[in-house]
Amino acid sequence: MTVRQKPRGRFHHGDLRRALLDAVAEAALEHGPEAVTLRDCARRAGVAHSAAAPHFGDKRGLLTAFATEGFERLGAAQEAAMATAPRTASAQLTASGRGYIGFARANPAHFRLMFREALLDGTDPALNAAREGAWAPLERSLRAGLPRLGEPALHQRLVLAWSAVHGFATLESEGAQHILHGAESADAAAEACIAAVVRAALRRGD
Amino acid sequence: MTVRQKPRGRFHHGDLRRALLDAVAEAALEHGPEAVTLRDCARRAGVAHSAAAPHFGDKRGLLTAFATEGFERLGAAQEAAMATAPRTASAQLTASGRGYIGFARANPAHFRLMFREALLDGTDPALNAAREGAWAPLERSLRAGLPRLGEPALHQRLVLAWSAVHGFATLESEGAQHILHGAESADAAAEACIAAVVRAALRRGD
DNA sequence: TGTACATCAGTGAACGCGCGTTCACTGATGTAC
DNA sequence: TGTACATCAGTGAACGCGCGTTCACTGATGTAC
Repeated sequence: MTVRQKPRGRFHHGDLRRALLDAVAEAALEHGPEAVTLRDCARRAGVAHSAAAPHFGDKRGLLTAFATEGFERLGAAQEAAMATAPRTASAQLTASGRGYIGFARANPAHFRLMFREALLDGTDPALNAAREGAWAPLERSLRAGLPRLGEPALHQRLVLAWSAVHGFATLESEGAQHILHGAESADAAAEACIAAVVRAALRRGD
Repeated sequence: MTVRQKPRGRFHHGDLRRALLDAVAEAALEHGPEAVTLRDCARRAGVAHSAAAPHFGDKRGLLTAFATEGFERLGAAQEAAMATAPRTASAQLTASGRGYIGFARANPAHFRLMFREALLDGTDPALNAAREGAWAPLERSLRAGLPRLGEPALHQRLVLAWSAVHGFATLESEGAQHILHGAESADAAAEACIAAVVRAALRRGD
């Protein structure tokens, strides 16, 4: 049997797909997600501007692939944080929140672009699967912590937790840091917010 | 003394400034905030594409004026809801949240564009004043409800409430409605989220 | 009341630009025999 | 091992388009006398 593996040598470029996705991140960070252009990304990847088409189809395809990767990483960030946290409900939920906000901070370009529906192909199955996957950890940790809560009430807790964590991450990422953080550090603000959310989401009753 | 009033007759257009701002809302709603173009707005207002310059300077000026109006209305929506609510702390805070989410629902184009920093002139004094004004009602109602809470703790409550309400409004506005609402109606989901936030934000202790 | 003038909102042609997409091509890599 | 061929990633020129901005202008409105 022949040894089959992806061409790894200096084929032509090596891994243009990867380079283009990285270029999207760079461009989105510098000029905002909506100002990303195919030609600029190709320029950053050091490649002719027509070279992206075979990999991604068109511009929307490139951005959709980029967002898909973002949702996958968002899910993975939460999973990773939860894996190293104690198995208690509040520790798990806290870890999930930290993973979410941590991802948004570490990957601002991804985070912003992921929620620009107008730029993406909403019918892309990979995108939708990744999106569902990104929201699963929060739900799973909440569900585990509230095994006796009825479905509607549980859903309400989920909406609360998700709204607060996503809202914090969004406000921080869209230029409202100064107000959000006030006198305290960014980390302290995030920790306080997460703690309050966890307490509210896991509280008994209802 | 001469009766001085704004020219109200069929001057040339009547109120082109107003018409252009309305056109921005229309265009942003149809194609997303980033796809708004000066030429398209002029087209919608039934005017030459160069007619916007004298009123707004350039494209950024038009969008900044639009966002400014949005923040003013966001503040007003909260004030209006609070004015007709009972004077208790929780009723006031609830009203503020309803006003915020209600504004986002009723004015999706405004709401989205207001948080696209890249499209706006962040140094515009009117924009910044309106923005501050939009966030004041929430803070005021929270502060009134927790007169004895220390400043840092109060700030944390504010961040929590603001994050959750803004997060809900954002997720709803950016295409995650189906997940956010689950089995219940949009109104029920919003009410449940607001109720949980109010409870968490006003809780005793700490 | 009538006339001459100033104002100024809106016009429309022109500009240069960067965009996304298409397509015939090149030339390096890998394969068959 | 050597040669002929197939594959296919990336090239570069060309396309048509809509964009934001500038600017000399028009012509209706309002004002001075």
